[in-house]
Amino acid sequence: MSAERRRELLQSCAYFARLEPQLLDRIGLMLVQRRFRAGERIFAEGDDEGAAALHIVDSGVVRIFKLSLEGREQVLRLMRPGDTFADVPAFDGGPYPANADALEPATVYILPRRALLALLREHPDIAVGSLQIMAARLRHMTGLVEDLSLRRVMARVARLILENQGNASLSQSQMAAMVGTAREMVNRSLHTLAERGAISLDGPAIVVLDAEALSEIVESG
Amino acid sequence: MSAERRRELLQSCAYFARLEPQLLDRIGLMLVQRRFRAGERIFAEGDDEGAAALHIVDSGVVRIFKLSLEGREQVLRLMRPGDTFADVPAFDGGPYPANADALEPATVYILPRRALLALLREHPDIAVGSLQIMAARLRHMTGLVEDLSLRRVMARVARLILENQGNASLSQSQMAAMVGTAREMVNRSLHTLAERGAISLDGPAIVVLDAEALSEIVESG
DNA sequence: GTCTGGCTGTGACATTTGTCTCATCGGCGT
DNA sequence: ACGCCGATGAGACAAATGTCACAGCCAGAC
Repeated sequence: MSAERRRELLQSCAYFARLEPQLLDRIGLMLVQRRFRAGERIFAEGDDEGAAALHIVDSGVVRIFKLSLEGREQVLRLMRPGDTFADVPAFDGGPYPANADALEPATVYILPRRALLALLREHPDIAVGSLQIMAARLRHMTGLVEDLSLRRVMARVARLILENQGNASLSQSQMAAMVGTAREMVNRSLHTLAERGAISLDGPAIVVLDAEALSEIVESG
Repeated sequence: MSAERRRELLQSCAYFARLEPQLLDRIGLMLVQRRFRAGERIFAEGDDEGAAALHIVDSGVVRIFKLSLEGREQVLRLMRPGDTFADVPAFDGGPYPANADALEPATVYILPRRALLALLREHPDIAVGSLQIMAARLRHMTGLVEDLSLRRVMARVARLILENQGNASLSQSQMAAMVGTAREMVNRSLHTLAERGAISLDGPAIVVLDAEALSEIVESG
């Protein structure tokens, strides 16, 4: 991969967006490329103690999720090009807190933990920016907790539809893993949302007809 | 409050534990004290855009929680002396992501956002340490999501009991708000845990008889 | 003392959600 | 063509959870 491409990738990523090109090129040299097929596991919860590194998505979609003993999945978030993941183990050196796999074929670049820590010490701006990224991530997680604890399935599905507008469509199974329920519940919820005129269904395709109505359903718990 | 006391408080707090006493005294001068009665609201979700500040608990117990329209509560975490809260709005300048109130009478010290940001830029060590704190907080939130999504109420209650050992006992209503359920469910769960010999109940007091058994119940979902 | 408010303890019941099963459709490879 | 696989659609049922109602108990207020 060319130096220019690496620089572009780093610039598209919130951690490094504001650095001088020279520095970006230096960081680019430390990146390691990894490719994954659709469905392939990137890492598992508990893996790689102390060997964690910052992961940057270059192409494809990556999924972070928790697994229960019975095999149920809870997706924590989806990442698209420019997004980073495994920040937490990269910063604290602990084990991976969750699993990651590729939802679509993906290429990922990895910045070793040591390189990251050195950058943080040399460039306080990066550290302050990183804190803002971590803050955003915490906001996202509190939203997820709010969803799971205080909203019913249909409201969560409505919220997911609103947030996912413009992105590639998800299968009902994938939606179920994201809102923490079973596929059948997603199916039923979609159909009652359609009955109420908020969306229109054509097989896997979801068209938002009335975003207002969807928001109301989200708020109504 | 004396300068010594302020220094002690800062030293008990993970952000500042490793700084030289001189610097601690300087930071101490920027702290503002606030006192709260039991049950008093400290801030509400959405409050104080841009005016957020880092809060440090000096005494008492503070509760961070989400509210639904119907009045249901979900506690995100409890803070005791030395813990900090409102880190997220302090770092990103956004609105408070949740509500805070005092579970017991509490005194809290506040470090204004500007002072915090200046410290981060002057002392990269503080920034790196802050990132580790934020990472720990994210781990805690993913644990909460895992609980809510993948475990049943009794398993969550068992986990809460294990984690809360050694701390002051909580009322069943408070436990319910922490595990995201109704008080009656907590009551029933406690009694079946007692039937199985894992704990012993004497009114509000919970005694752990068999921590192993509790762990198994947590794992069993 | 009495009264009040918060806590625990319980039972019946409604609602929500999860599970199981099956039918159908369409794409894809052979 | 054929079979296979994954997706959606849907009904019946079971399990988990939430809600309501009420009782008893105890500490603090008056």
